[in-house]
Amino acid sequence: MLEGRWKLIILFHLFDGKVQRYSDLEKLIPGISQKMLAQQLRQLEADGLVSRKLYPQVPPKVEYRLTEWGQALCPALDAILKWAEQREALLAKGRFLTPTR
Amino acid sequence: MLEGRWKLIILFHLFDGKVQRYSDLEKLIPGISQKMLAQQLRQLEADGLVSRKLYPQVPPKVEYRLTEWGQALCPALDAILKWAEQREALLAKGRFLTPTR
DNA sequence: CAGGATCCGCGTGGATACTG
DNA sequence: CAGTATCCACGCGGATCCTG
Repeated sequence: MLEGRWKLIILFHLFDGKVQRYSDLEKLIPGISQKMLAQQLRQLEADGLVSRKLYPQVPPKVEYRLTEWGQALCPALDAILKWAEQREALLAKGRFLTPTR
Repeated sequence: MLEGRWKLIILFHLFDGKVQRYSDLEKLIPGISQKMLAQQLRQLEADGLVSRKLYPQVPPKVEYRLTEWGQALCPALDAILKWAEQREALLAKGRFLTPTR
């Protein structure tokens, strides 16, 4: 469910609940195409991680939120963030080889 | 770095440090091919998450361990595990739609 | 605005055979 | 045992065009 090039990135952005609109996500995630954004959102929705709310107006407005279960991922994403930050510290200490990739 | 079909699965298995050998991983991860196992391990190694130790003997023996930074991922993986467990609870309460996928 | 539809290249990953 | 080497299919993801 978390696989895919953009899933985690999208989830990270949806986290605080402040970013919800399709167009916002598009701006916040450089390099993603409309197709991919829509597709990954559909999959997240199908997996019960994200809910979609359509406002029937012109022009249309759609909001995406984390479901109850999606929000339960919060601690996990937080831990990943912390892990990423630790990398800097370890690099500073020269604790591991700089990857060539 | 965590992308790829097998990365997280491999990391989960390496976690307690009890499973280390190539052949063990092969048995523990049904469906993975030799190519993929080797490739993903190489990438994890290149990214500094896993260390490889070759014992120069016949037949050869290779052990994989998490590096210091790889071990720092532990809380994150734990949180993901907890998250997965919560799914059962939510399903039992009928709290979200069963995904069709 | 929020996408659907279509076309396409390229890389991922599977299967098989082989090796130090 | 712990991998390489090779071939190949498929589907991911990008680009572009179109629409309610």
